[in-house]
Amino acid sequence: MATFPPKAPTLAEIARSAGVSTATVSRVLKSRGYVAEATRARVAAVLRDTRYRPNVMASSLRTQRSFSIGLIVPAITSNPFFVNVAHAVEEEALQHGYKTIIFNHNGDEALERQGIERLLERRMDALIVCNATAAANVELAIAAGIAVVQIERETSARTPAVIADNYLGAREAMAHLIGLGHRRIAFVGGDPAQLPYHGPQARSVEEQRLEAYREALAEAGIAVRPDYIRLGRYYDIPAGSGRYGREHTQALLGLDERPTAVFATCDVLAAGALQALHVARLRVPDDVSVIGFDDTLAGNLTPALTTVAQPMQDMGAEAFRLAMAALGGDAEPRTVTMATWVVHRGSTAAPGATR
Amino acid sequence: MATFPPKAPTLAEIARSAGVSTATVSRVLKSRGYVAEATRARVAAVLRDTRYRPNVMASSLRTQRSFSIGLIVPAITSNPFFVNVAHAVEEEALQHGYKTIIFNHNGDEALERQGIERLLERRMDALIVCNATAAANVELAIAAGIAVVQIERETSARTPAVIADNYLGAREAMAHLIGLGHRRIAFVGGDPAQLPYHGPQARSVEEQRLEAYREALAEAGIAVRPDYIRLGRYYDIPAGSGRYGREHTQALLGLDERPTAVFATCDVLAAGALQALHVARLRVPDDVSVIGFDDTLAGNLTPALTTVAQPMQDMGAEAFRLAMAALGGDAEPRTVTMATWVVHRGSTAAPGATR
DNA sequence: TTGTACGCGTTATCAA
DNA sequence: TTGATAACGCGTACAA
Repeated sequence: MATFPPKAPTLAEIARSAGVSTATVSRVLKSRGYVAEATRARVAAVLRDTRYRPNVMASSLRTQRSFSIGLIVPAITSNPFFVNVAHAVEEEALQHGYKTIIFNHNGDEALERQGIERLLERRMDALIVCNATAAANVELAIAAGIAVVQIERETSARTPAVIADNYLGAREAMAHLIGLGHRRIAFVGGDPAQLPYHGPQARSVEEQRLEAYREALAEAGIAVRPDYIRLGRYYDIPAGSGRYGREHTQALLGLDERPTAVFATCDVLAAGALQALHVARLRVPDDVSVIGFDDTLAGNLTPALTTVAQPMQDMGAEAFRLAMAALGGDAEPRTVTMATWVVHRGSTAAPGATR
Repeated sequence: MATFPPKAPTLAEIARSAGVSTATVSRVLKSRGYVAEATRARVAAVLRDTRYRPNVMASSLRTQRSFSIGLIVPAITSNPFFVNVAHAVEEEALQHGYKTIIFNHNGDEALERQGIERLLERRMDALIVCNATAAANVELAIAAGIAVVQIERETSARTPAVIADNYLGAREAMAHLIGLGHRRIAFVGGDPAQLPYHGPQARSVEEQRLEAYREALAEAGIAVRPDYIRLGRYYDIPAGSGRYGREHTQALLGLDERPTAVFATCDVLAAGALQALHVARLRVPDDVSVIGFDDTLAGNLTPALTTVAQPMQDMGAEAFRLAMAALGGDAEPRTVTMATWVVHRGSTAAPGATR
């Protein structure tokens, strides 16, 4: 019959079959401290053919280090941005011997709190919070004595953070459109009122992007038209669809003087915009130009979307590095702002252009 | 000054401040066993205002249960399918007090092996493997005495599995197209030769879909044209883009008698197909119909894509349930096959239709 | 109803 | 160069 509980061998068992003490086994495992070549070989052999696998929990208990890092994100299914950030954190962490444990908060403050509690119970060495819903939650983790880093949105002033340069990114998008000759440019983006902000920066992500839009128009001598500004949420957390982008764009197309370009501050919104334009039988970019933000879905859309890229890879990796630094005692909560850039694909052109 | 190492309080410390033994604290924590109301209240108070958080690792070490489940997937960034499955597993697990720990294998057998090892070291109670690259890896986990469940692809015969009905799903897609009147239908899908299979089923996922395509044509009395069959990979793991769908479709459009419909067996491929058609200035569905598979990107594409939906939510949840059953001693490796269905959106129509 | 004491699998200190 | 041995934080027989 099969060997029933194929229980994983323990250090002590290894020690016994190798005829040494657990201390010695531990030493060869960690290749640390003195150990005679003869014994090391003997132990190594037993380790190998017994398929020994250290029990990380026991080790963590003893060393008070879990080599795990918690990552809290909104629903990972709602926006590919979060998946990319998560993957980046994961990769960087792995390279440093860390495992990333992900928790979704679905945009719900209570759920976020619970997620942080669970992660704290598992004694994460550090915590990375992407899009924190409440400063209190972030500070809950700080109070527990853990290193915390924020990504994308600075909700609490008390941790290091890595964010993209939202103002400049939006300015670049506008410069691109205006440079192409557009003057009737609509803005489809997040609503500062619906995404309340009480953080350390003067303005929220949404306010920064909107401000960039306004200032870019002003500098170009173009009047801001309130009916060209459509604000709301980025996506439907349960549905995860581009619904809002569609609706806003439909509304814009109903205007008697419709815009020649749409600046959507999220690729998910832009995807909906492209759909609405298609349904209205307008061609992109011939009839209307569209530019997005994030560079997530962009490459998969039709037409391929010109968009403002955020360095998601670097942001995730940098967040991990900041967390490690904080763990190492670097206490200053510096904010790293990362550059964005426009990726030119096929969705923008001069107004009225007919290829 | 701040209290420096805000070390988390331990059970023993709680016991001391409450003037009871650790056993009693543990009892109120678990609300199990006898404990006088007076003492329970006293202990509860200390627990509360000391912000006690149990150390899950210590607890797991003692109980030999980690209440963690490992999930291995290909690169989570390469196909939204994996994200949805992961999210589903996570949700179901959470509802049962389990935490899901995700590992990406990037389609690499060695990496997958490492991921399994890491998860084993962390003493997962069970393991769910999505798209396992090698039976040997799956069996490595089985040998370690852990419950294992496979999703989407049955690579080893030795575990329970949950898969979508790929043959029927593909038949439904074809029935839809043929019912619309199409006879020149192209197939863009995974190449059985490039995605080798040595599992328990008679045919791999790719072979099943391809067989369904062939048989549907045969039953409709339509000759199979080899030049209408384009096989390859689904996506570029590093790039994650719809590159292959574009290339295959471009090739199809170069044919002197081009197809009137394209069946792409993955939404990521379909996204590329839509792009290629747009570049060729063909309208979908007026000039060419496109149907996808998965229902991931579908709702965000232009035009919104008709596709064969896989029940990703249910698949993830069911995989978790099977894992729990296996943990509970249910040893039979049954395979659960789940139904697919066509979601009608705007990308298919009768050939030559002009709205 | 409550407390004592041991062990889960490691690591690390201290002698030998 | 090696081995006892004591933690790490918790759960649980068993005794009181």
